Amino acid sequence: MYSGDLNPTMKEVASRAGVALSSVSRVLNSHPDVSDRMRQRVLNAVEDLGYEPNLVASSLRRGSTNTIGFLVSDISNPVFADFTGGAGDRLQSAGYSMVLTNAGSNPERDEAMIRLLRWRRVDGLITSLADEHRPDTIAELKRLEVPIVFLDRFVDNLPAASVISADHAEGMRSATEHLLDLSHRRIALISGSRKIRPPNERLAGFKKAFRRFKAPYPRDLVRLGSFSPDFGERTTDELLALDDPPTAIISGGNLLLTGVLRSLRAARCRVGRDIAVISCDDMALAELHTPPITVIARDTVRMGKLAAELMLERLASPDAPPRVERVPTNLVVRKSTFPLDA
Amino acid sequence: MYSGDLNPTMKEVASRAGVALSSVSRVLNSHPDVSDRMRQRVLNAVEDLGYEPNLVASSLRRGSTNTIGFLVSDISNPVFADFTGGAGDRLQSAGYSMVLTNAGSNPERDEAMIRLLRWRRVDGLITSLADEHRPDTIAELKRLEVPIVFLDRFVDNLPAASVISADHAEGMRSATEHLLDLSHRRIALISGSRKIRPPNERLAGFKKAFRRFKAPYPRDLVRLGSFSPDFGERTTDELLALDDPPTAIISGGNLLLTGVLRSLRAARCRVGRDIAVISCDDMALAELHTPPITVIARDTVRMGKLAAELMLERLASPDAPPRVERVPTNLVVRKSTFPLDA
DNA sequence: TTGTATGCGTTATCAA
DNA sequence: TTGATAACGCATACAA
Repeated sequence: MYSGDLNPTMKEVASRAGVALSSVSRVLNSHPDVSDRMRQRVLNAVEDLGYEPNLVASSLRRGSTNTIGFLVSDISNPVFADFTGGAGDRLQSAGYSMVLTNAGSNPERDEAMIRLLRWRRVDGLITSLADEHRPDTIAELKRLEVPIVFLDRFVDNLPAASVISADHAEGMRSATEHLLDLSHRRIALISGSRKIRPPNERLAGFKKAFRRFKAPYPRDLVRLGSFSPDFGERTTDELLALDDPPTAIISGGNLLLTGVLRSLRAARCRVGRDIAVISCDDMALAELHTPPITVIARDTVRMGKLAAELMLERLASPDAPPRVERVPTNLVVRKSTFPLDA
Repeated sequence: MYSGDLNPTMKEVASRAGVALSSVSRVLNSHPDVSDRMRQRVLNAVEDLGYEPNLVASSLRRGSTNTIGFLVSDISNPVFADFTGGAGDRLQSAGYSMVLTNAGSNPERDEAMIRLLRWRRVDGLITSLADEHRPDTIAELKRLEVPIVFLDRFVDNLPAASVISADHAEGMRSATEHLLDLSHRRIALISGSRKIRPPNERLAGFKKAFRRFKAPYPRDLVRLGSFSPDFGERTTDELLALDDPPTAIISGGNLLLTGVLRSLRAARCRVGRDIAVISCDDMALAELHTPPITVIARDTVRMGKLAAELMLERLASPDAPPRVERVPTNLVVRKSTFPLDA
């Protein structure tokens, strides 16, 4: 193998093979009209020189980068990690690379990251925004001329985007009714910020369950604020200190559960005996807790894969209408929920 | 604001401002030699046209992409998610984007992904390979002409790379000695594949502890194979079925713990009473388990940040020698470890 | 089927 | 301080 120049270009391949630059390009892009002899000469030269394509140049010329921007608010959250993994694998198998950016729950970074991804000329954007309603963020999204897929997020006035989300309302409704069935009435709901749709949908499902049971909706026990463990802990502390404390707590977010459990433990409040607990997303923590914790489960890796799927679909046929898909949730009943004796 | 052509280029900015293309470039790159008047004219035109830079073209011309490849084996593993988050944030703040690729514990994909990242002309590579020893992978790495930082991985014959890793041997030594102190002797060690260094280092620390205690090293209780929960579960099943089963199990990997606990639960073997358990990495599962589980902790987010730091360092001064850094571990003693009464 | 020539949008060199 | 112009490496329209 020849080893003079590192990083040879197509030009050098062409001259070594004694053919035109364009012929090299045709061979490498498996253009139909190339003779076998030409193909061989070129491939030999490629081999000899150790030629490697420059995808940056190729991107500039073609006008597409084969790159998808992925914007999440916190990759350390297992749910987002699953989204990322599921989507990344699917995209990779379709020949796309993923540019990952982390907004860190900071709505202003959403905006900056979208702009950066646009400047990088990504072919598409998959995102779980930190804030669905921020006008500046939405303006940035609108400037994007490539397909957008929202992952568990909804932005009005962006009808061109596809959406993949879990059926949070239905999941929360069934979880709440499970507790109501068990005679619980003082049920608390802790969930994330109202800036994004999932907590709002969870609240809607929560309310719906009370309506269906014709039971009074415990407005004083609903706390929407943040998905962080700290918020879960602080809020649970507060709830336990109430004159008429809850007999059940629903943690509307997987990280929240950590905080809820910390608080309950500190208060020596026994899960499944003194208080019922339900959480969202089936983590090892829920399964292996003593007692095991009832959860509203969903297939997060599959959601990531589907997001990629919707993206590939739009990339393949830009004129087809965007799709809005729901992934089901299912209630996994465990020992943390128990009948309240009247 | 003018709104004819979308995606105007510098050329159009130049003609609207009535200046040369090169002047536009100088203004946008804040070259020192530009008059205020020129700057204003150009910036006005930029504003009017809604000009946005094309980072692909810029990359081609400059010969650098301001992009770092990040290759991990499983983003769904919280440890890798933390690495990714820590590194991503630091890189972002330095103006670099991250191209994330997932090898999915498949050594052959390591190779393909490295090649792809090279073709994409990343300015550097941070990686936790699935297999440190695979010759084809190492060959691909050697073709890389940009800085490499290994995250908890070691590849011999690649002296140009920086390394950031946790002190697994020391962590495991202290964990093992903790158990030996408590009179345990039949201590099992379950950890990942020998294809990567951490399990090997953990084993070394494990052995060292026995040597220091002049206690017989229980070779039959050591099982290195994979980091998956399944492996943890299967292996624990086997260990419990032994004629002379372990009185303590060390799970050398955070995902393994899930499997270990599943097995113990199925066998009705009580953690902290019938068997002592130690795990690696301080997850919510360990903290909130009943009883809470003793762990070998390390700051994984910080490791990611440091990896980015070492990368930026090499990018800034390519001729400086690579750095090899260790992050300490510390043993967090909880109720899952107890004295064995003789 | 192959070759020639042009341009993708920048940055950098050189003169002016 | 500014302008003209030549690359960067590739893909493609067009001619042969």
